[in-house]
Parts: sequence; C-alpha cells; structure tokens
Amino acid sequence: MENTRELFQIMTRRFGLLNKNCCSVGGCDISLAQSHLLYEIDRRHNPSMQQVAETLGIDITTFSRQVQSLMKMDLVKKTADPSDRRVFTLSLTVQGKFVATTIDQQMNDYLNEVFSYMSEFEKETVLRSVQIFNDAMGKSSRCCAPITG
Amino acid sequence: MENTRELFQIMTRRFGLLNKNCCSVGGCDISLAQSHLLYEIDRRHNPSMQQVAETLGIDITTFSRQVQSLMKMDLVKKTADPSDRRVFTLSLTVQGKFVATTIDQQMNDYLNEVFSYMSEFEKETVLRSVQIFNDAMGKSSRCCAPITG
DNA sequence: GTCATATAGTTGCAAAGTGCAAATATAACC
DNA sequence: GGTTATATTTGCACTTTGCAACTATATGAC
Repeated sequence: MENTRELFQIMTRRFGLLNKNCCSVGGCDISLAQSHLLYEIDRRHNPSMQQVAETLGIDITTFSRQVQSLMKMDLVKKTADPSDRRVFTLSLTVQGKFVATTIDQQMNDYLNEVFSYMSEFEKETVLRSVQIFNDAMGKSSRCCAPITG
Repeated sequence: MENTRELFQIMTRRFGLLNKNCCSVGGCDISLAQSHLLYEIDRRHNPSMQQVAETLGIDITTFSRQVQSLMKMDLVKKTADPSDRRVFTLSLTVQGKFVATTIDQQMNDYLNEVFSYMSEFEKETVLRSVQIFNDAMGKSSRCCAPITG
C-alpha cells in the first residue's frame, strides 16, 4: 500500500504542472503566481489585498508588487474602499476576466479529459472525495486551516 | 455544483501550503523547492539529474544549482555513473535521508489528522479516489502525462 | 579511426521574485 | 488629542530563474 502523502504529493505536483502549462492565453503570458492571483480575485467579490495575500500564503509586500505588475498588464484593477480608506479592493479588468476565464476553461478541459479515463461512477466518487477532503482540511486545527475557500 | 477545477485548485493550494510549512527539521530550514527535490530523490533509486528535473518540471540549469546548494548543506550526494560518464546519479546523505523522512512523517501526521474528521469509509474512498485520479492523469495524452510517478 | 551530431551537466548574465525593516496613511480606542 | 493598530507601499539586499553559451562524453555514419 502506498504512502498516503505520496498519493497527494504526486497529485498536487501534476496539477501544479498543469497550472503552469495553462499560463498562456492568446499573446498574453503570465507567471504561475500571477495565474493564482487572477484565480483568487476572480472567485471572490472585491477582496482586499490582505485577504487575497493571506489566502494564497504570500507575503503582503510581495503580493503588493505582484498586483502592481498585473495592473501594468491591465488585468487587475485596484479600487479604494470608501468605508476604510486604508483598504484597496481588487477586481479583474475585462481583459483580466477574459484571461482568468480562458485559463479556467483550459483547466476544466484537461480535467474532463482525465475523467474520460474513468467510469461515470468513479468520476462522481472522485469529485465527492475531493470535496470531503477539502471540508476535512478546513476543519483541521493545524497549519492550513485558516485559509478560506 | 462547484466547478471541477475549483475543487482541485483549492485542494492543491492547501496541500502546497502544508508542504511549505513542513520545511523545517530541527535546526535545518529548507525551501519548498528543496523539499520537493529531497522527496523525489528519496523515492527513486539513484535517479539522474535529468530525470529528477524533468519529473519536477524544473529547468535543468535551475535544478543543477539547487542540487549544488543541497550538496553544500550535506543533504544530497552526486555520484558519477560509471556506464555513462556524462551522467550523475543523485542520492541522499544520511542527514538528507533524515530530513526527508522527518518531513514525510510531518506530512503524514497532518494528513492523519485531516482523516480523523472523516469516517473510515470516507477515508478509504478518498484514498482510492486519489489513486484512481492519479492513474487517469497518467493515461492522459495532454500536458502532465509524461511525468513519471 | 574521425567527423558530425546528440546528450548530460555547468556557468555567465540579466531579469524577476522574495522578505524584512521602515515608511505612509488611515482608523479606532481611550 | 494622543497612543496604538491596521492596510499598503517602498528601499534594499538576497535568492531564484531561464536563456545562451560552454565543457565533456557518447553515438552513429562513413
């Protein structure tokens, strides 16, 4: 029987490689870190810088600069929060939304191909399992617990 | 119903954060990249530099330097392959083996805690699902297919 | 043999990414 | 009004990265 960590290590490595391979949209090449930013900004509703940085486990100063470069590429927008002027909320530009959506599409296409090698029952089981696992990770008191999502 | 990619994205993100948190063994702090190297060298039998770099999806020049720094830390050993003198095979030193084993232990401890939030049946299902998913990824013709393991 | 070509690995260099400490700006509490 | 806390940015030094070019060895054609 394989080691438990091994199973997850291999899976996440492969998924990470996939993520890396999906960083090219049209003429626009972005880094893996930038892809993660776009993903997280896309799935939330106007999150603050702090929130996203913490969720991704990135130092806030590094994050600040990553946002700057994505703004230069016109993929991300920063808006001052009127209720607390220390805070900036993040959102995607039209182009940023397009890039994020395209990446999401590519990833889902690939995942669908992977699922095509399983029976429908297996597919359902796998999806449910990942959900169960994510829920359990969320309950854990140890390192990764506070991360939302 | 949640997006398929979302499920995997969240899971791998959390697992990645866990990996990052498990990079400290005794007085020895290593980077996440170094942890991945140790892991992969540990689970293979005297792999060559090329093999490991390709498996991890790292540029060979970057990899070469990572190996150099792990050698300086006395965690990894490079041995000239007598049958092909262009090739160097990698292995862990006693201390490297200790670090890799300790990290593995920490990761498995954490995973066991996560599994404690599930029933035994759910746990079995999740483990089997990850195995099924890894097998299916291995069958895929797309990006991550050639990666061994 | 030896010449051309392929492969394994290293190094130079310039660019990008990183985190800590310190700064700015605003909020919140008393 | 003054102290303390929070959100974000910048300075700086260090590390990491990948491409191009290099060395060294192997392999195949002839």
